[in-house]
Amino acid sequence: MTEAWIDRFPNLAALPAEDRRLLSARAAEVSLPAGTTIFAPGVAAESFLLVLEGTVRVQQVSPGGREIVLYRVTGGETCIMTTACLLSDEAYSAEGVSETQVQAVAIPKAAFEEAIARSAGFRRLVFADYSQRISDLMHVVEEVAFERIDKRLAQRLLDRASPAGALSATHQELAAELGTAREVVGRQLKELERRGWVALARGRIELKEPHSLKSLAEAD
Amino acid sequence: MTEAWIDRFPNLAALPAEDRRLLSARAAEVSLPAGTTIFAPGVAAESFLLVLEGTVRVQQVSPGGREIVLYRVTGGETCIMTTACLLSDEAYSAEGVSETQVQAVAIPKAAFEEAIARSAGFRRLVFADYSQRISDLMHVVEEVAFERIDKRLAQRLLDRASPAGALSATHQELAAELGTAREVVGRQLKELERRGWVALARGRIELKEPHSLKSLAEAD
DNA sequence: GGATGTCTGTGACTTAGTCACATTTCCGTG
DNA sequence: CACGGAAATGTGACTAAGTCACAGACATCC
Repeated sequence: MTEAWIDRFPNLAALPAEDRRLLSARAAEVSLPAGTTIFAPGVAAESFLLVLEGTVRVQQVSPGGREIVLYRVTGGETCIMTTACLLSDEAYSAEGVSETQVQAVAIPKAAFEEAIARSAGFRRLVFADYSQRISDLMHVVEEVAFERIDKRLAQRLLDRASPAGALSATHQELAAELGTAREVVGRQLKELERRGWVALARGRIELKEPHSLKSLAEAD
Repeated sequence: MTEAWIDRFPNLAALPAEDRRLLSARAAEVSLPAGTTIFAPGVAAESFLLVLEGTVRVQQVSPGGREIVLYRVTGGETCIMTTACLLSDEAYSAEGVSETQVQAVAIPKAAFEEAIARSAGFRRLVFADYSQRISDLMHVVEEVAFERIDKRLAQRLLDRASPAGALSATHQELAAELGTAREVVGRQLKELERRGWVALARGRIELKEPHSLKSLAEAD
């Protein structure tokens, strides 16, 4: 394949030509439809994955069927769950699902290890991603342990809304984002609607007063 | 300093003599008293830290003053928070405190990066630790989001009890472990005492029926 | 237009967290 | 030994969040 994708990543674009060749020579570009399960508990990954386009949602599923979104991997980021599976034999209880069509670059384990060994820039890329994910996970812990559900919901609504100020999501989906129950999301949304801050329709939410939501989301 | 500490870590003991010399030549053994704050938000680390003896508690503190323990670093493990600070410039909101006297090896940033570049064994050590911590953090998320507080408390009591089946801890300390409030811990402990599963004294808890606690901790 | 599946609404209830104090226990000092 | 203060624990009343068991409401596909 070509080296074109390398230029999309600042850390990689700066690599010496030799390292860039090493990577591109053995990488395979893959395309996944939306809704594909990319990894799941019990299924070991066999390639390092670099997302070019689209987003992958990484979430945890409880025995009781509840879910919580841990973080999302978007263009230019790597999937550390697969990385971690490659580097240690740690088995994770999270699963990764493509939310959109995803274009990604898969690098086989051997080439990945060689790149790690030889390229400082590649190491930076991988380590930066690990750090980012640890930061993401700590943020989730902080939210779940310490923040009120109305505040968290307001934050998600703002995060996930289109520029026009609306989003398509069911209460169930929002509950899975936050790691709570559908009924709780329903009641919180209704309270927001009562205040005139949102307008609700089946599978759709319009933000009427984003600045009010923002101040709720940023309250102490 | 000598290379003696290297033998304590399987991944390092297996290194070629050359790599071992690289590490030991530039490492400094440090000793920290119990209760030392090793890192905290806003304080950047300047050395890679490898714990030889003792434990470091890594916890998150909420604006409202509540705390939750994320994980502990014990002998043979590295402190990825300092690692992450060295490798990317991510600032974390967690803090690390020595729970006991801690013997550790500090490796300056430059030597650390050289070791990462040159030694596959050292890379394995560092990556394995990252993976372990991500696994720890995901476990915390799972517990906080999905598990009942009585179950989590029972688990902690078992984890932290001495072989003789007792532990020294205040309700406040246990609450900080779990990320909940002192009163909640007090009430839960009293319920356990009512059932005859524990005996309570000021700053001390004896486990009277560890198998009952265990079945509570392992309940669905 | 009815059947079907998804989505949403609701009330009653349990569990967890908050707040504002009251008590108890420990321990050093006069 | 009595006293005083700090730390630890106890308590009740309240609010927030999650659970359970349903009942409707809406979409769409024959």
